[in-house]
Amino acid sequence: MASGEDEPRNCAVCGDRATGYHFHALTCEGCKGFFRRTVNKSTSLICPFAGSCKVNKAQRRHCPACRLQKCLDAGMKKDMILSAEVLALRRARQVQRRAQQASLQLSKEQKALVQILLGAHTRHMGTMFDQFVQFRPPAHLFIHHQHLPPLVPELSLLMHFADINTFMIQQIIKFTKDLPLFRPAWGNPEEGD
Amino acid sequence: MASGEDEPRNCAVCGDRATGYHFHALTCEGCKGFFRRTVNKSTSLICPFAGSCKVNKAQRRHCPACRLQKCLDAGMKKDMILSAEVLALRRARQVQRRAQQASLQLSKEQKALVQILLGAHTRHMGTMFDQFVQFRPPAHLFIHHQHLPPLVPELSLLMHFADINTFMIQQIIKFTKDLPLFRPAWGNPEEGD
DNA sequence: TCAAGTTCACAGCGTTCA
DNA sequence: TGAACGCTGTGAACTTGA
Repeated sequence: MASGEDEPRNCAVCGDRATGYHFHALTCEGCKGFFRRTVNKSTSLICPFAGSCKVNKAQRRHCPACRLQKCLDAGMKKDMILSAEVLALRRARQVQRRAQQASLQLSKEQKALVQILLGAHTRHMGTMFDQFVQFRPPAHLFIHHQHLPPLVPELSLLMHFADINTFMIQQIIKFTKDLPLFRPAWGNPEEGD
Repeated sequence: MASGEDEPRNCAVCGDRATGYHFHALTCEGCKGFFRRTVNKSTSLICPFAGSCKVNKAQRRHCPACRLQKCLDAGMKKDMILSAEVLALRRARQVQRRAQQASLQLSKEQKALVQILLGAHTRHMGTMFDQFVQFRPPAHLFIHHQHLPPLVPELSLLMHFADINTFMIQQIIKFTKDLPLFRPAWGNPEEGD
């Protein structure tokens, strides 16, 4: 621009020095934090005065209700505040990043965990598909489906799938029970199986 | 100004050491407490003397009337004293927080985990059963099974169950991938999906 | 780099009790 | 009465993810 000066950029809410766009409006750090905090608390604010308090740098703390209203008037958008779920996910990932940085190599405990998973898999998952032939009606009847037995009712197919599903779920449960991670610390310790 | 020293900050009412702004004026702890108590009692005070008593640290207790007057002259504002209504609300919240903490203490981490699970569920599990009708053959054909179309081959049933199983497994995988616990820190970082 | 969230010391209310 | 304390809101400085 023609002016030699940097653009001053004042907060659209209180006129303090703005630090950028926050929730879709040019604001200062104070109004940015105020907006997030106040919206997240979601308690309705009521102005104790006429509802038209001055909101400037010196007086912005005096009436939160009018400050919030001016935030909204300035165009700040509530739905640009990240939801609790997104933040929870981000924090969970952070924890994992930290853990990953802490140990780049497979530790002794981690190798042990791999052994546990491997063992559980071979015990319950590895042979799973081999046992499908045991269910009613035998699966091999349908492998050579060119000469289907004409009297097998549709229900027996249902039975077969029910058996397969039941068995798979059982195996998955057995597999899972072999993993110590699935007996979490915050679980109900009184409950048995 | 005498720039060498830290600002001493004297009470605007009695000259004692000020501890900050209280009710919109720079005062000591004594005048702060006096102002709140006196205004809350709301009994009109009358100076037994000429109404122009000295108010300093040594003599401030002698004439409450003149002390209160000097408080007001110093700019202390009555309406910055929190109303009984507001205090009742605050105390109620305190009691509630205490009770909540004492009884069932869902920690911040646990609430975050609930958010993650809830989000993953609504994204991948919530609508799962609604989509079964999209698979071949349409499920509604079998809901009114009293007049089955005679030409539907048994294989279409197989197709239908295969579709359902495929879809369910896919959804379960998607659901699981949304849980950061299933992207463990010791995982291979080079591997993509 | 920008714009989200996070951190943390501080300000200013009320409360307590010697 | 007032020094010490607890609680909540504030905002400058910072970290982080796209």
